[in-house]
Amino acid sequence: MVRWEPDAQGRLRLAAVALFAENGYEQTTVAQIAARAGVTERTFFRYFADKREVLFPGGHDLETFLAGHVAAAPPSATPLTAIAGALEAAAAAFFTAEHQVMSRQRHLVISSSPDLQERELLKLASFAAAFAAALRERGVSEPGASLVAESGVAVFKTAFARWVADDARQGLAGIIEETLAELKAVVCAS
Amino acid sequence: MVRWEPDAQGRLRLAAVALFAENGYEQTTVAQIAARAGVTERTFFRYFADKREVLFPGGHDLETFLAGHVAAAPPSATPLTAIAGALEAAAAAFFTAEHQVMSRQRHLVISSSPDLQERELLKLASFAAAFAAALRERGVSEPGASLVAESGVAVFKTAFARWVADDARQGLAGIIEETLAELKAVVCAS
DNA sequence: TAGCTGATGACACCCGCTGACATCGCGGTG
DNA sequence: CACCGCGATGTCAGCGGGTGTCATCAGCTA
Repeated sequence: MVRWEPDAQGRLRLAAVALFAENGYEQTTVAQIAARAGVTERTFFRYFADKREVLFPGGHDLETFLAGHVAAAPPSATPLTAIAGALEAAAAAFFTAEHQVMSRQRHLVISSSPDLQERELLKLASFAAAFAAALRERGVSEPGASLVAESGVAVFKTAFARWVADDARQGLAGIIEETLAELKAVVCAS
Repeated sequence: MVRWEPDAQGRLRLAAVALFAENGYEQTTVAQIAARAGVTERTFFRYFADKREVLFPGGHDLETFLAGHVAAAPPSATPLTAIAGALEAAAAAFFTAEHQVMSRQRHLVISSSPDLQERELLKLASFAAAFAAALRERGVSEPGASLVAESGVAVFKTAFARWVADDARQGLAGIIEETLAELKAVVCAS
């Protein structure tokens, strides 16, 4: 006789995405999420710092993954190729074809609420900061490190938007590569 | 005998920045701001959509200014130079030397609170969206338009940070120019 | 058997924010 | 001059997000 069902956090996440899809993010209260998960509101806030965070799992994992790949890039890699390599590796590891439909749903929910967009932008900014730190570790000086880091995140944002919009005709890594080439073309043509 | 002192909005803004500087953003309640401004809490929310917005005045003006300058750039301008021209014009119009100390204070407060950073990122993202729209109007196709727009905002962010950090030895427009050159160098060297 | 631990519940509370309605100087209009 | 409508503000009640604090109690360990 267990006292509580296991994996309260997972139940909360499932309940949240279901309710967000049914009624929208803003119309859903934390009390509703907690009730559907079979716990109290207080328990929700023990697992998630705030209501938005339930939609942003594993952000720290991805950040360390990216920073680690930049740090591990061969010495011959330029700053931009180091970033690009990390992004493509992350695409292969975290954003496979089977995740695409889930990513699209999540992207839709986030697009529907300025609150969630703010949070997403903050996460992306933390990726950029991690990139910049990893590049400085490689000897890249400011402001170049920050500029490449932000450009890399811009490439990721743009490529990701195309990936979730298109119907999985192409992997995210390939789209990232194309987008990066486009960035170089349009910046260096000036 | 006037019924109310004039310029409640201005008094609220002044009270807010003073209290944020004294006690920090998170420790300051809207009730305190309203009390110091001599109005009620309800009036605060009539002028500002939320507590953070009191620190982000004229954002819409700047956005239309930037988009207008991109639209008015000469046909010979490349996308990136059109963006750069708009940024430098904005630097001259909105961020003169006499605004620098105020900008620094504001930047410090924003840096102290994740909530405020989120809001700032959202504003910058809206600038990027306006840039991208103006570029598409000029015939630049996606994803190039969005990429240049985001790169331009990255240049502005980086240059602005350097401007408020340094002791006004240089105007913002000049720093933007230098930062843009650095971006080109580090992106095109790949 | 006793005690400790860790996840959860229960409760009170603060603050950001909103809707609805009341107030009343001022400026115009007959 | 009397009236009236406008618009900025006040008042009040209430919701939802978020937190501090203590109680509960199955299961493990001694």
